Amino acid sequence: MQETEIGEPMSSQPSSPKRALTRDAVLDAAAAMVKKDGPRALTMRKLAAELGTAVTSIYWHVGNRESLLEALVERTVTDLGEIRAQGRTPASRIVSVTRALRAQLRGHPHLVAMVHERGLTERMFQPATQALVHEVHAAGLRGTRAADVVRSLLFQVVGFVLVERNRERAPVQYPGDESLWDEATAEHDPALAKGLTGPPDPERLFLLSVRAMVDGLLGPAPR
Amino acid sequence: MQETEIGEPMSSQPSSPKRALTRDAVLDAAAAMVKKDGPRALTMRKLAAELGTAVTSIYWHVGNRESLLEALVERTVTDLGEIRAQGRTPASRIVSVTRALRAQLRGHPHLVAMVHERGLTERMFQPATQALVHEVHAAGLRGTRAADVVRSLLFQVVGFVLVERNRERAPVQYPGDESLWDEATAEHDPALAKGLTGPPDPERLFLLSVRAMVDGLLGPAPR
DNA sequence: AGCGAGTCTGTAACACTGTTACACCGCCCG
DNA sequence: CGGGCGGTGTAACAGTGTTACAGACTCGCT
Repeated sequence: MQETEIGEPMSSQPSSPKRALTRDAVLDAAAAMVKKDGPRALTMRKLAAELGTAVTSIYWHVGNRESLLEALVERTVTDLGEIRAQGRTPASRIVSVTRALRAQLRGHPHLVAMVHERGLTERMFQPATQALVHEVHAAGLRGTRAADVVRSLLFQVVGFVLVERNRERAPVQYPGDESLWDEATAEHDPALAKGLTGPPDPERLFLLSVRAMVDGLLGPAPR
Repeated sequence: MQETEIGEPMSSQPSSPKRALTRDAVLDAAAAMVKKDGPRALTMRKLAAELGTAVTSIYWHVGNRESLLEALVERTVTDLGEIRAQGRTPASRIVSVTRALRAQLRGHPHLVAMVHERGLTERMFQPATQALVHEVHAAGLRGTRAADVVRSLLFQVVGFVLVERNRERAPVQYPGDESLWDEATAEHDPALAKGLTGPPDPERLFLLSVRAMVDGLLGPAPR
């Protein structure tokens, strides 16, 4: 792989047939493909075809497929930027951080799965963790107790988004939702059966569970 | 694919060279391979070699790879069995259900990822959902409120296990944990820095967050 | 006994994947 | 002018899922 950026060799045309290939151009094209059809659809040959070049050029610029995906993840993660808390009470500020984090993740749908598969979770959530640490401190918690709270919240948000994405990707559940909740299994609570049938409202569910968890975590002393 | 079970053709030897191949034998071998090296290591050719047969026989018995994995998931899910709650207070009984669910999932490490990738989450958690519905009812909640609570808890457990598995699979985080939390980023709280460095104790963290969430969910009225 | 049908297996191929050995081309520098 | 370096292209290798097709084997019927 080359280390430094290269200058354009000869032609002065900005984007025409014989524009020199750069690492960034490869990453851009790869990012576009991943954004459109997911990481699985990114094959080295298709990428080369998209760029109008040969496979080996791709390899020269990015090493191999794994490095390419890694670079992609890295780039998106650093582009995410930091997270600012909003609200007045510590609890509401914490909730706002989790909402911002979830929004960031949902803004890059494929990223979540990619980061998940590569085990880069910690790295990715550093900014959010930072913000959470600050707010938890502001709420008066210190030391291991504070660390536990932060970690619980991070697990909660990440897990929620993972499950949420899963549901979106698999539109038809098997067997169908409706067959699962009849009179008996719902214990004669039709409203509950209705509530458990069909897709949940993720926004509402997320707020509900995060608020519950924050209340539970900030409230009483640990048992 | 054949529909009915077949009898043994001729030989009376139980497991020797020319034992007829059955769908169950294929599933067993596949399950063993997945259990040992994960779903990715299951290739049709390796599976055929393991069984001492040809690839096409596998295809005849199970259709294709996707169906094979699906059948595997299906079989393990139905084998999981139901979940019984333990404890006296509704809160502790709910917590016990979530713990049992997590234990089930952790008992079949690869299953979680497979179910996740196939979007069979709902199907898989039917027994746990059932138990949770019962306990939430016992706690005095009904209708949509109860449904929300159940769903929040399921999301929580599944998400937690997903994140937890992720951490286990990727032993070396990048960059290393220790470099992330110095004096400044930890806001001069060394105990917190220590708490956030290195792998968490999942058992403790799980209990903590589930209890917090249960407390928050069962406690005050929804806002 | 013959024969056909259904069940199952093996050979060989197709299209596709990531990856690489190797030849080549064009530019810049000495 | 010549050599090296940066970058590209051709063609191959090994491995993947999948399937068309030709058989083998067993059973049941005539």
